[in-house]
Amino acid sequence: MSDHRAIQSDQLDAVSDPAASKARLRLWLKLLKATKHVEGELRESFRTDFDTTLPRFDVMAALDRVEAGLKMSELSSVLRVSNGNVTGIVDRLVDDGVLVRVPVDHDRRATTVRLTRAGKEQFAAMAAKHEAWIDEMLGAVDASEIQAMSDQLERIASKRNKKDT
Amino acid sequence: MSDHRAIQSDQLDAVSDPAASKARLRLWLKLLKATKHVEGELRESFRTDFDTTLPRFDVMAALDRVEAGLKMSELSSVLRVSNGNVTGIVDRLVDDGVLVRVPVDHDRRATTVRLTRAGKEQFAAMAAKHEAWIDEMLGAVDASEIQAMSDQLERIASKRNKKDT
DNA sequence: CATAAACATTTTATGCTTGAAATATCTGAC
DNA sequence: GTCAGATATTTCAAGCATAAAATGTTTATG
Repeated sequence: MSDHRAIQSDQLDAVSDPAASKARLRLWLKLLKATKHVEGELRESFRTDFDTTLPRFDVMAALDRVEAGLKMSELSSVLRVSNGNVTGIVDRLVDDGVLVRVPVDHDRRATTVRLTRAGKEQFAAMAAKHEAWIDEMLGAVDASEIQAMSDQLERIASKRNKKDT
Repeated sequence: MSDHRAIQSDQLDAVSDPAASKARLRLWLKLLKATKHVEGELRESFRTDFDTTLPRFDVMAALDRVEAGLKMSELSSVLRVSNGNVTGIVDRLVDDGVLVRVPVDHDRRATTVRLTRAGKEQFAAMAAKHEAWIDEMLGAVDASEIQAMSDQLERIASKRNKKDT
């Protein structure tokens, strides 16, 4: 492998192997492009077919998995978005009658959020379509390739900073 | 292979092979997670190191490649974001002195946008860091895997709707 | 030349996103 | 019991994103 030779600069913006680095940069741009492409198609489909958005769908998907509902903070940690962001999305979903806020016993700070019956029904319809849309857009990737790609993506997502190691 | 039996519903949300479809759905979630992870790290790094954002960097990167600058509409088409969006980002970059708007001769509708000298310098510093950040975050993917992954991502991004075919 | 259509850009309304500050409540140390 | 710190949520300010409407300019057609 590498011989650890002659890397003595402050490393602030140095890169181990320039060619590999450029290749990774191109890979990142493609990763971003593919993701944005799929996201854009989903956005449009959700809008035209259900008059809703991806973030709203994400919230509903998270809640559909847990009958008892989730606290606002749990929701924001599951979805990995900020607390304040969840507040706004949930507000609108409650207005639309697909979610309810339920006070938590013995802790007046917290609220649980749950899907209503109407919310569950709406979600089921959207989830089926969502899966079909994805299936079509990722149709170019066949079963044999999925595993390898999944592993690589997982490594990217789980990589933590050198600082934290 | 499939025997084409009994698929007689309207196909509105049917899926060819349920198992493959679920696998693709999981792959999509991982793709999204990896992309969001990298984007989030970049966002934070850009903010703390340069007090700027990814969209601003993207605009500067597009302009750095073209000495003569780009028209607003070219910029929005290169970056694949809406016209109105570009207006706001460019406004702020002009306020900060990294971009200038230059009227186009013989067409008073259009404006060209260019990096200033200060903008070019700032961009060079940011681009070096950016590459190093990506190199570190995608370090888990090695050269031998990059090609295959790139190809798959390209297929995903280029896939057009059946409608358009 | 008039004027309709096309084009380039900006404006507007709405929603998502973040980080940070504010508000309210709970818990534990004393 | 009091009160400092932790916890849960909301509010706020700023920026990014879209689609659609508005504004101004150019071009082509009669």
